[in-house]
Amino acid sequence: MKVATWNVNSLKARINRVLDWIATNQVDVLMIQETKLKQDAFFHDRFAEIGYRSVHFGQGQWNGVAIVAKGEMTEVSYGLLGETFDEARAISAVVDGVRFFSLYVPNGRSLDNDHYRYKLDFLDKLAEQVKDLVSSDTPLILGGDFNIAPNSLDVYDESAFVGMTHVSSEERRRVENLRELGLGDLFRIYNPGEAAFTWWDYRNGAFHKNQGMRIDLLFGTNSVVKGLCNVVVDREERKGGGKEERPSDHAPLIATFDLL
DNA sequence: ATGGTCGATGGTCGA
Repeated sequence: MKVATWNVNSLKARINRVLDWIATNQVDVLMIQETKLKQDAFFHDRFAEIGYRSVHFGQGQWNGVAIVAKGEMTEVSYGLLGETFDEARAISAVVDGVRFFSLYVPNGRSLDNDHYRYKLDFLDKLAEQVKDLVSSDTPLILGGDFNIAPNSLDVYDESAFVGMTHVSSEERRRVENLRELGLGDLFRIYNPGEAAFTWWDYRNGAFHKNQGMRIDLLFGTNSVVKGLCNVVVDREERKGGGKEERPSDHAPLIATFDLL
């Protein structure tokens, strides 16, 4: 099974690029973040044309998450179960016997901003839900833009982020908590010690200088971790070029595994 | 040291 997560930074601006990427990479499941589309503005027909089903939780202007899959999607839930958040930041579905979540974790903005507390609360609510789901027989995969670099290796220069979000101990503790609940960080498990980023700021030539962060993550339960075949960041996709020149500021993260 | 680039929007704000 081949799965991926990708923050596309507006699906309207990126639809042709995303369709091309799926056609080339033939993933079974793609978790998308930041569609920036209203609920009924999603491109279900365009995905159907290339043989994919899709579910979308949209809001318009900001946020918006989706799952695109070859297989049938069941048990779809919009948002985290029992959540009090009204923003479109989570969607879940079962595909081929695996439960998937596409997640867009709040940015946090700054450590003294209310949005930072909102981010931590979102992660705590997610952990509550994960706690219930890991004990089920259904394998679980979380994919998304977590807006957290789990470790020093995941930031190009940690001294540039002192006192900022994405690297704080409170945020990293939430990631560690997901691991303690039984979820493996698929990229890090498959590539221990490798510095690879998934996001580079549009500004200041950050991509050219490889000044990025690994903030897009795939987590999986044991049956996924044990069968891992490959986990890779598609850095080429961040370069842009071709008919649809403009890239997202995030690169897709792809994991391939045999379900054990 | 500062600001820089995108996308949605139709002012600026969010990232």
